[in-house]
Amino acid sequence: MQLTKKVEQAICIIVLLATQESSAPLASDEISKRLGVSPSYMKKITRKLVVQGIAVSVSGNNGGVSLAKSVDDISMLDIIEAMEGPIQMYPDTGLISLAFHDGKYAKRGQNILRNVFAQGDNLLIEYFSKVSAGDLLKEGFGVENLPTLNWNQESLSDVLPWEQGDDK
Amino acid sequence: MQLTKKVEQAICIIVLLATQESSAPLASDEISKRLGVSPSYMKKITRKLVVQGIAVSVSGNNGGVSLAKSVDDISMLDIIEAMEGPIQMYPDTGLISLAFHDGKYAKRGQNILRNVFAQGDNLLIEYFSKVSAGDLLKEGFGVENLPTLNWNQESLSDVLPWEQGDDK
DNA sequence: ACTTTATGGATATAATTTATCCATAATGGA
DNA sequence: TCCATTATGGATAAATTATATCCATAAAGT
Repeated sequence: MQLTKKVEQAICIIVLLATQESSAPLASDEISKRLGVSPSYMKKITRKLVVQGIAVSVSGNNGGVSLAKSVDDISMLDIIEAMEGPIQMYPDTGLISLAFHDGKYAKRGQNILRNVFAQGDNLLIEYFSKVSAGDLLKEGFGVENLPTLNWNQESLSDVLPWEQGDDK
Repeated sequence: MQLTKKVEQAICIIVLLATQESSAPLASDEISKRLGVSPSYMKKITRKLVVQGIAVSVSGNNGGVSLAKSVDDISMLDIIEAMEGPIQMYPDTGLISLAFHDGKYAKRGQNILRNVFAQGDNLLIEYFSKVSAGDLLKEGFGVENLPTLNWNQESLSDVLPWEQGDDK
């Protein structure tokens, strides 16, 4: 019942893209350095964001990835589903049919369980669809208008001098 | 974001124990046959139920496993947590600290995310804690008082002749 | 004592996640 | 047009986790 690491990686990518100067796409190779994975792997991840419709990409010189829409229109659900596909908790390997020889009660039981877990899915879907990346970012930065910079060249503390990290 | 197969296996075990004649513990070896896994593996699973307080076990001749309490007091949450431990969706590998060099905003972001996912956890915890095995079983069998039999020897259709499986 | 059953440690197997490499396509600039 | 840069997609490797088994031992009843 754990989300994969990909979700955490995707969240970091969203933060980078959300604070990226709107004009310039961010090269996935830059993101890969920052998250400590190979460029090729990072491209797999960003690709998922593109397929989901969260990001857009352009090839070539000065190409890269940028957000396809406002952070206010990107939900946690979008991000999770981009990485993991639809939320479905129940494994449903058909064990009940095996154990109870596919009788009447086996089928009823299976349906009941599917329903119980689908309701669990729906709780998460409803909740995460209402949590927007925009809200979290604004909360995190403590401002209404997110700072922007060019992550292809700079780092956050260039723009936010009160940042207390080891960023240079 | 999927529950493991163990949860499905545990559910089947609960069904067996819930319909087991109260006097006789059910041998885990019998359960293992029914669920198509090795006796030793099944003992690992039943052990988790015992540790969680859902079941009790006795060694020796005519020993086995039985429910520690009424099915009405066993929740889906109990079963899930018996198999998987506490519900915690967020992987939290510390990637944000790595990506943003552990600055002020990294820490804030991490806390915000932990909180967001913890709320998701809580939705599931609340929901599944209110779904009782008893309710599901009664719904499944369509009766208020569950049929009982000795799974050490018999099968369900001995007791429920309208069962439509290939059980003998 | 003997049989039956659970417990616990070590280990094997399978599946999934995480990640990389490489060949190719797209894009823009010199 | 050629070159450098960047994304795409297929194949595959490495790491982790889930699933499962074996075996030695302990507990309990007959």
